[in-house]
Amino acid sequence: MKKDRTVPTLEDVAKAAGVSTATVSRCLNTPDRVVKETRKRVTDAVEALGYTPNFGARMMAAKRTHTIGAIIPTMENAIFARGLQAFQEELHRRGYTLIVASSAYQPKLEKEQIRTLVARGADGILLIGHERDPDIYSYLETQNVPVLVAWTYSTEKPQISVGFDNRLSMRALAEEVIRQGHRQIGVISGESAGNDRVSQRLAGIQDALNMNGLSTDKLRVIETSYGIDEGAAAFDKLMDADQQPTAIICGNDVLAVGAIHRAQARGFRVPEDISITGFDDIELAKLVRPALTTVHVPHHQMGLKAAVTLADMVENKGSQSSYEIETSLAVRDSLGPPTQT
Amino acid sequence: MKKDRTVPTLEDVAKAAGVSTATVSRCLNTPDRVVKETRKRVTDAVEALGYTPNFGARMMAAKRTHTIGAIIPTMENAIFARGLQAFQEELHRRGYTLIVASSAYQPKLEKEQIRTLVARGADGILLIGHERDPDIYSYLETQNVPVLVAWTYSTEKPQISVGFDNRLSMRALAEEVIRQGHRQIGVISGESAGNDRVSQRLAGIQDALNMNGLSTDKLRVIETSYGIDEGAAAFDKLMDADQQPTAIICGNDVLAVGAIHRAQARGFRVPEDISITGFDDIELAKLVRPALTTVHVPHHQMGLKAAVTLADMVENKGSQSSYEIETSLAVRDSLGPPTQT
DNA sequence: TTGTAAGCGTTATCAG
DNA sequence: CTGATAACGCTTACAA
Repeated sequence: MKKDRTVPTLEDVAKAAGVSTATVSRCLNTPDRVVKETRKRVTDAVEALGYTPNFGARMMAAKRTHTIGAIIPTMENAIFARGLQAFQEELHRRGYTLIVASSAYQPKLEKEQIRTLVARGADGILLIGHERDPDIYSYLETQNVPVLVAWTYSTEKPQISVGFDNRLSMRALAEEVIRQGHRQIGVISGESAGNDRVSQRLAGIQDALNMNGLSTDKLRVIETSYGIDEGAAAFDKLMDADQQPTAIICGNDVLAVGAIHRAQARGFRVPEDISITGFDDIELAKLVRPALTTVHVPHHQMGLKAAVTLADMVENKGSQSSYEIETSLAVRDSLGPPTQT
Repeated sequence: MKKDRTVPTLEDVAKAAGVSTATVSRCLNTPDRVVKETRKRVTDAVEALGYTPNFGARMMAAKRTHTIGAIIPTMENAIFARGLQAFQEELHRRGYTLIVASSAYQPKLEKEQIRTLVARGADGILLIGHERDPDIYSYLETQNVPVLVAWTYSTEKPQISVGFDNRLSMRALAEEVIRQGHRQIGVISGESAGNDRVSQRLAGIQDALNMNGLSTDKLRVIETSYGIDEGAAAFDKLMDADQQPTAIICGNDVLAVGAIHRAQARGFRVPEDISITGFDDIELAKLVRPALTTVHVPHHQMGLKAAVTLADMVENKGSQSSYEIETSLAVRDSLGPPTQT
């Protein structure tokens, strides 16, 4: 038989301290408005009973939760972990609690998660990338909860964003690949449908080709889902075609690592036989052999800035504006000039 | 000027549909108890108004939130990500929402996070490892929220656990190291203070030594915080001592990868000059060169089982019991016999 | 099958 | 500085 011990309430504390519930509430929220003596009585009672305020009740009465929600595509890898950590640290510093949910790259699930977080009273929401069902944005608007979009930057979208220009960043990398002499280029990309970051990176590669007077017809693009093994499988597809590329540009580091791994397993030397590049500069990029040439994204800075911006939005401190994070090329060993055949 | 648009409530929906609030509530919670016709009117109204139930109100009225909280030491790496993903998927299947918080390996922060999650109405809590301030457990008990401990297994603790025997698992690995002929063994460990998983792994190494009639005096242990760079630094300390080890057992894969990296940078061949082993078998372990010999932990299975167990605990389905996950040795290339000097 | 109404635990507005 | 008391939005007996 389980005793259904009941959790102490404000009223219990009030009774124990011999004051009204209002006074207890004040002690907890605006201690300066209560005389020191009573305050002690109350805090003692709180301690003795092990009282914790009921969040639901608080939420109803106060309309603020000091909670920020973030929905990320996946927790399974480091891409979002770094930035999110910084995001959460800064939020914590400002008195907010971060609640994280993952959408597993499924728009439908994301929508569901957003509703969940809003229902839970998130004061603000962090989303990755702009592209999603417009209903979501109008829903958020009617619910009056501010959204910040991160991991991408755009001044053309109505939402405020803190992130980097995926297109330009990838263009810079692709230009370097071309500069080194590659003309047959393969691409291993994430799935572009419903993912603006992916499609922008793709567009960046085409920009680089166009700017160098190269036809984009030569470009072979494999879209695949996220993962080491997927990168490996895509590598096979690319190399087993009639026209083998001399360089493979990957949409992110994880795909690139998968490709490198498979390349070496099949006896290709990287970069002598085939150059491979990544995007994101996760920790893994430096560890892999050869070290990965990739686009460095300052995740920590992005997370920090996102936290500051979103907190300000929640607190209504004037109107915030989008902020661009600068990426840079991390030139390492996995990219080299093509060898003559 | 911001229009303070107000969020629709149950009552608004009821009015719009021409029914009572009770009926709307029923439509949402027990649809079968409402006639099809009315149900349609209601759902239409819900749709039209973009209504979302207020979680706080729901929480107060129903005393159940269908929320499970999990507090993990860090989101920054794959160790917990895999298991957590499985945990969340299974939970979702059963109608629960997972809320994740990270403690950054700080007991104080963990305590805070636990209180936060409980206050938010978590129906159950997942914690990593047993060891923590006993106050926490008594708090959880008075609050009547069930706890499940994961990533470790013990029948001696009062809490129910789903995980593996860290001590035996590490012992098995250490025995293999000894079997291959190593007598000078170094250890790079996480910080054991307040972390039972770490200290159990350490104990496992000593067990192996003892069982083979080897003195534990020879064992040099470096404790360090979590990270690639920390693993590298610890490697230096170990190798710069007077007695160089021929094998280094690391408390986890991340430290091991850091050590391997540094070893190679300093010109050591792995495993010819120095053997290095890990623990966890994260994805990285297979990718690193040489591939890491490590303890394989079936994270997915653990997460799944943890979800099932905790959900049952919450739902009071009889008394659950602890469950042991079996680990196995992943013998790869980073461990080899010592070469004669 | 549906409606009425009594809580649920806080905060906030008024008086005192 | 402190005490009543009215919200807050929902669920759930209980009635009809």
